[in-house]
Amino acid sequence: MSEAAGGAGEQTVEELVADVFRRACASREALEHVTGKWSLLALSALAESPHRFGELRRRIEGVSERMLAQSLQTLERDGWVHREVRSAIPPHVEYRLTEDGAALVPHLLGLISFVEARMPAVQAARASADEVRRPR
Amino acid sequence: MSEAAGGAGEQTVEELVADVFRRACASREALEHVTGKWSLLALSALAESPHRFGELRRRIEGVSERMLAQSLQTLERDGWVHREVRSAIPPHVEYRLTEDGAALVPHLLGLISFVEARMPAVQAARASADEVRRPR
DNA sequence: CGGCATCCTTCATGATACTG
DNA sequence: CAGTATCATGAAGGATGCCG
Repeated sequence: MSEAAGGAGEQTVEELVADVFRRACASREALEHVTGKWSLLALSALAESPHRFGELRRRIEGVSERMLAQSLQTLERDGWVHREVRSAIPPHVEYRLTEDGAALVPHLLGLISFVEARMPAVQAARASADEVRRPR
Repeated sequence: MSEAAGGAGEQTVEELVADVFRRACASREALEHVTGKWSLLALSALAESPHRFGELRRRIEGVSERMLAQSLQTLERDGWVHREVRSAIPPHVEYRLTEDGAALVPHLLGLISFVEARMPAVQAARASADEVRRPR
């Protein structure tokens, strides 16, 4: 990511297609796809093992059928997830990470673990921020 | 994160407040805050150096004044970003990462770098997926 | 079972205007 | 400059029904 990530100052061809700070950059869209509310959780669930649609739906509390299907389609289209239909009636569809997906997921899991570990600090920060705004 | 990340099977007290798969878990909300479209970019920009409001606005192409202000408020409330007012007229406000924020950002930068690096693969995946769906 | 199509509600976001 | 307030709208999301 040009400066922010690499620190390298030189302008490369890469930057034209891979600078998230740029409005119309494809990488920004791709990033949003994987960090989406439900996509993030779906990828995390698939990190454990392949899952069927219904399994994912039950695993990810609060996701609707519609949003899960939509998220999985986007992830499949971007090449992070593979969708495999095993039979037609009744349908048996299994989702699994692609190689790219398997390489991506550790980054997401690391982020999730970090945030979960810092939750006490986050809640403390919120409490003190709210206290200032609403001084009883 | 209970199973998905740690792999540990034991149920700890942590899980009650830190399982992103659970609907009402605070960690899911906190995660959404840092992975939000504009929050992610704001944190990345602040990883380089402290920025003023207007600087951030120009740096993050396409963000509206309203969304940036809102994102920064959320990040400040969760304790990732510190907001410092230096003068009143004209206003001079500087945003910088807190210690927690500085610890968080490498995870985000790693994710961004990874996605940017894989853009060719992503675009190839999209092209082939679209080809199948629309066979001319 | 695993979707897709449809309808409808809620929310997030952007544009604009105003203030300290 | 750095916001806040208001309004309008398009997108996100949920509920339902149908089909392979």
